[in-house]
Amino acid sequence: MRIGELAERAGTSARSLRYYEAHGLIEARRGANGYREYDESDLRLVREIRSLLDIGFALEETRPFVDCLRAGNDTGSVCPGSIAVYRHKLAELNGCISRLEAVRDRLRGELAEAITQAG
Amino acid sequence: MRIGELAERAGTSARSLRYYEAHGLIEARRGANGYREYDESDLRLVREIRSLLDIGFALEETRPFVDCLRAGNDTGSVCPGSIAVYRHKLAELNGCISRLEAVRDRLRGELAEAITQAG
DNA sequence: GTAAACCTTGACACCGGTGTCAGGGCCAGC
DNA sequence: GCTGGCCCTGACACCGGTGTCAAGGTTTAC
Repeated sequence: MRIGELAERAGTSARSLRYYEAHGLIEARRGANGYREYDESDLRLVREIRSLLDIGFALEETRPFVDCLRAGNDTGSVCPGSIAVYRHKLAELNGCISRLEAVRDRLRGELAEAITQAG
Repeated sequence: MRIGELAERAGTSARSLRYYEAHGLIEARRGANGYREYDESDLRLVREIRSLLDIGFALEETRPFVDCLRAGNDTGSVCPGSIAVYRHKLAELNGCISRLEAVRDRLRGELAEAITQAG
C-alpha cells in the first residue's frame, strides 16, 4: 500500500509517517515511480508507535518497541529494552503524578484562603 | 532599582522581566539614560508572577493576580478573576492527574504482561 | 582614562510532533 | 489529452518561556 492508505489505516497522517521514517523508525521500499510502498508489517509498526505516542511516550522511546517487533517478536514489548523503557516511563509517570498532587494540594489551600479573605 | 537587581531579588533573569513587560504584566519608569527603574511594589508583582509560574501557571493566567495586586489588594489572589483562575487551574490539574493515573494503570498492566511473556 | 560591569533593542535557537504550503511528478478515468 | 487525486521533497509555523548573542551606550570603580 502507499503512504496515504497506511496513514489512514494507522490513524495518522502521511506527514507523520515521513517524520517517523526520517527518524529511522520505519522504512519503505520505493516503487519505480519513487512512491513509498508498505505492507502489513509496516502497519503493525506504525500502530505500535501510535499507541505508545498516544499514552505520552516520546517518539524516541518507541524505538525499542519497534526494534523488538522488527526482530520478529509477536509484540513490541517483550524485549529487555522495551521493558526498561516501560519501567522508566512508569517511574517518570509516578513522579509526575506526585508533583501534580503536591501542586494541587497547595492550590486547594490557597484557593480556600483566597475565598476566606475575599468572603 | 534597575533590572539586574530586580531580577536577582525576584529569582529570575533580566530577559524574563523584559518578556513580562512586553506582555503587559509589569511596566517600568525609565531613567534619563533609558534604563528601566523599579521599586518595591514591582518586586512584589514579579514575585507573584514567579510563584504562579513555578506551580505551572501560564504567564497569561497570572494576569488577574497581577491586576489584583496593582489594584491595591494585599495579595493577588483575593479578586474574583484570580479565584476563577484558581478554580479553573484546579479542575485542569485534577483532569491531568486522572489522565496520568489512567495511563499509569494501563502501563502497569502492560509491563506486567510483558514481563510474563518475556519470562 | 580605562576596563569591567551594567544597560539598551533586536533577533535567532530551543523542544517535538504536526499542519500546511510551494513547486513539481505520476497515474487513472473520462 | 486533460482533470483530479495521489505522491515527492523542502521548508516555515506553531507553542511559551528562556538562553544567548550582537552591537552599541552608560556607569562605576580604580
